[in-house]
Amino acid sequence: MMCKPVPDFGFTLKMTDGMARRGQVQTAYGRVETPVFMPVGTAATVKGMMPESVAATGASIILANTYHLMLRPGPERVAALGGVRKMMGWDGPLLTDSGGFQVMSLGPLRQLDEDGVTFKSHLDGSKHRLTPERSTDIQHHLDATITMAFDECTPFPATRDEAAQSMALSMRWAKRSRQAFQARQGYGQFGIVQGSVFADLRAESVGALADIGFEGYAVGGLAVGEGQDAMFETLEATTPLMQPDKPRYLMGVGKPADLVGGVARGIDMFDCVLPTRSGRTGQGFTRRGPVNLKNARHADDPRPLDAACGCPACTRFSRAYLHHLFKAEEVLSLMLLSWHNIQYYQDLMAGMRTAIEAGQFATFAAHFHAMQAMGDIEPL
RNA sequence: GGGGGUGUAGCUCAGUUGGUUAGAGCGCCGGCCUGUCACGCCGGAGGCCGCGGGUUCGAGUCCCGUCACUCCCG
Repeated sequence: MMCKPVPDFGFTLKMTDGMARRGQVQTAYGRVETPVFMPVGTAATVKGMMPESVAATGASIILANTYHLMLRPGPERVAALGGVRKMMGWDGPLLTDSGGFQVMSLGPLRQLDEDGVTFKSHLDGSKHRLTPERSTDIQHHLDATITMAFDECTPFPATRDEAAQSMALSMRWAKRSRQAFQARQGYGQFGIVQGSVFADLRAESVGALADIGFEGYAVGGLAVGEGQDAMFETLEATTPLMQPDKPRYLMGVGKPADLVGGVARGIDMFDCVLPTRSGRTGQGFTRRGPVNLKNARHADDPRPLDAACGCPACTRFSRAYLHHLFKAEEVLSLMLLSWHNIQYYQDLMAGMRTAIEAGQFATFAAHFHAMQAMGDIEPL
């Protein structure tokens, strides 16, 4: 019996509309139409959702996290279970973060040196070590379709000097990550551009990564407190320097308006915890902007959360019911709103892909902003 | 009918030997959440301390009366 040929990892840029790009990533486990939003499943689960529900929203690729899965259940155990994808029942491609974000977010719980980072587990205080080599090896164990280079997500604010040193360290780590990467058909590894909000540092970082050579490139260290204006400015100084024939991934971003602005500035891939986290804490994203379902004004509202949405929360249930579920802290509340938020994000990305194909991205963006500015519809 | 207990925020309750603008938990109202330390975080409103009188410089705290609820005995 012949083995089915595994496609090479690749990226095809289909067309552009201004800076906005319409492309496709090819992987061992299917194609990803870009621009794309990747739901986050840190602990090998998109919290509150069955994998088939995630797929039903149109999501084609999801994330998991090296640091979290290293602590629990452990990379060797995941590998024995066939990798994250098989373990969690996700058929599509999987991208794993390298633990670089935790280098920043776990602040006092970690110690950084040239070789790597020692973490004190947030679960039980036990010590764990991550280096570029170890992170890359763990991601191999996790069977990540896209492996991320191990980096330091530079905290904000940072002086130019701090940002330069942090970026330089991430570039040295990027080289080691690449050397540790075991190439496989249909699998890829992305390098991560750092440099905080300093255009020249970003440019230097882009160059350093291109010299190493990856299947794709991420922009890291943004949406960490610098604000949307600074983030967009930094993107404008960065993406034009990046290789056009490779996918560009803006890490950890963002709000709906950040996604539209990111695509407008040449980004192909996004991930963010916002739709699922907010889904668990009562905030729903809609075509008319965000809505807090815990607010009393929804208590008697028979209308759907977003009449234009096709998700179960919107097609089967009222705002009043969703409000009740949140007030009663029922598990279904976070399941339904997480589903809705992921659905909304996927619809937004699909809308942008169609608009780029039609050469109508600017019109789409203007319409998006006009709708968001209208605000939520008040009850009659 | 007699005796005991309890009345403080919407609810359940703390309130030292009488001493500044009376507290907590829950609930209520609102805000936040950007490569997930996250069913989380932050903030706000809300009290003739059952009622009436007395003692005192000063009473949620002490005294008298009264009402309500509650338990026990007839």
